[in-house]
Amino acid sequence: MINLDYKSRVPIYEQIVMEIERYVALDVLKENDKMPSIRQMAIDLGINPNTVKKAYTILENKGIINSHSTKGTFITNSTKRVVDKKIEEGILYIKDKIMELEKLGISREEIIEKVIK
Amino acid sequence: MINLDYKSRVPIYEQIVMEIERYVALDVLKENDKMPSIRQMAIDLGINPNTVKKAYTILENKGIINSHSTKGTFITNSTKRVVDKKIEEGILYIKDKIMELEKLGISREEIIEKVIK
Amino acid sequence: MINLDYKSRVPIYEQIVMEIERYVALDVLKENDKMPSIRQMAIDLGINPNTVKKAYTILENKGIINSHSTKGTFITNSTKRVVDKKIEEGILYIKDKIMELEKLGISREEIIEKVIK
Amino acid sequence: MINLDYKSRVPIYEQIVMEIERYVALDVLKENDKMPSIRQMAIDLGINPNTVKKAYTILENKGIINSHSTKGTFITNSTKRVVDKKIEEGILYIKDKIMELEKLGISREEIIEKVIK
DNA sequence: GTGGTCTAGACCACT
DNA sequence: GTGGTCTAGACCACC
Repeated sequence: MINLDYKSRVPIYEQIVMEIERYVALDVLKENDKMPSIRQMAIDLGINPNTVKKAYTILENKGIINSHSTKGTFITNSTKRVVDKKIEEGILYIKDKIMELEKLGISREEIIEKVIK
Repeated sequence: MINLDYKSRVPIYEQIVMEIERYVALDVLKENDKMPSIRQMAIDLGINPNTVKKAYTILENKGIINSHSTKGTFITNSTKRVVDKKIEEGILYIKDKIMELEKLGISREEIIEKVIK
Repeated sequence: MINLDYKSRVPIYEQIVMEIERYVALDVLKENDKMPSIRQMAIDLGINPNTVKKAYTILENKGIINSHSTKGTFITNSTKRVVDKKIEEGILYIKDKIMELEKLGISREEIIEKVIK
Repeated sequence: MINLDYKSRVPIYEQIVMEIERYVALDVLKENDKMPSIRQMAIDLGINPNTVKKAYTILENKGIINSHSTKGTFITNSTKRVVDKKIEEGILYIKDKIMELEKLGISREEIIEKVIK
C-alpha cells in the first residue's frame, strides 16, 4: 500500500507522511478510518517502529490523524483541507516548472501543447 | 553567478551541478568555454575544493564538461542535448503532476485555467 | 581479500572497484550479499573511509551494488551481466592486440602458437 | 600522425614515446629518418615543448633516436630490436588476458574461437 | 597553476 | 552503527 524509496533524500518518515496524506486526499482513507498500529505498519514496511512513530506524530500535529492511547489511531475530519492544500501545492509546482522551461527558450504555448499531447 | 542554498536538503555539489547545467541549457555557458578552476570556484563560493571537484566529476560523467589535468576544465559540445533533455524532463514532470491532481477530483481544464491565471 | 598495489598508477579506489567487480564476476560475491561497511573496509585495508566511499559510489553508479543509508551496502542482481561484460571486454582487447601485432609482421598463426606455448 | 589521449592516466610524454616506438616497429619511421624538431612537434601537437623534450630524452636513452645538436634528431638502427620487444610484450599481454578470462569460467578453446570469429 | 588522489576527522539524519 | 556530506589540508605529476 505504501511505497517507499530508500534511495531518496526524503527521509522515510516523511515519505510515510506524504503517502498517508495522499491517500486521505484521494479519499482512500476516510474520516474515522482506523490506521494500522505503529508496530503493524513497521512490520508491513520492514522498517523500524520508531520511524513509523515519527510519521504518526507529524500526522497528528498536522491534524490528519488522532491517537487514542487505548483505542488506536484514526483519520480526522480534515480531508477537505488536505485535498485543497495538495491541489494548491500541485498548481504552484506546475507554474514554477513552466517558468523554468520558458527560460530555456520554449514558449508557454509549446509547453501546453506538448503536455496535452 | 552560482547561487547556493546551504539549508537545502539538496547537497551543495548537486546544486552546483544543476546550476552549471542550467547555464549550459540557457546558453550562458557555451561549447569550449573555460570553466573556473576547481580552486577558484571553491574560493568564489566559499566552499571546499573537494566539494567543487565532486560536482565537476559528476558533470564530466554526464558528458557536460571535460577536464584536462594541466589545462583546465571546458564545456563539451553537448549543449544542444542538455537543453532538449531538460525540456523533456520538465514536460514529463508536469504531466505526472497533472495526473496526480486529476486523481484528487480536479479536471484537466480547471488545472490549466488555474495555472495560466 | 582485496589486494592493493600502492605503487601502481591505478588509483586505490579504482583497484577496489576492479577487485569487487572481479569477485562478482567470479561469483564469490553473490546477489544480495552484504558488503563490508565503508568504515570496516577502510580499517581492513588500512586506508581512509573516503577512498572506500569513492569506490562504492562508482560501483553504485555501475549498478553493481546498492547502498541503503542505515542498512548497509549490498550486491545487486546484475552479476550475470557483469561476467558477460568482462568477457566481452577481454575478447575485444585480445582482438585489438592481435591486429596490432599482425601489423608488426607476425602472422595470426604464429601469434596463437606463441600464446598457447 | 601522433594520437594523444589527454584523459589517459599515461602521461603525454610517455604516450609520445609509445607512438614513436610504434611507428618505428611498423617501419613507418626508418633508420636515419629525420625526426621533427622539438619545437615543431610541440606546435603540431599543441603541447608544451618541455613535454616533447622529455619524450625525446627517453627515446634517446632507449637508443631509438639520436640527437646531433646541430643537425637534428634521427632514428637509429635499432628497429629490429624494437619490433621484437613489442611482439614479446603483446604476446605476454594476451597470455595474461586469457588467464584472466579463464578464471571467469570460459575455456581457452571458447576464447580462441570467439577471438578468431 | 591545474586537476587527481588521499588522509584525517567532523557532523548529520536515519534506524 | 550506517551511509552521506563537507572541511582542511596535503602531496603528486604534468605543463
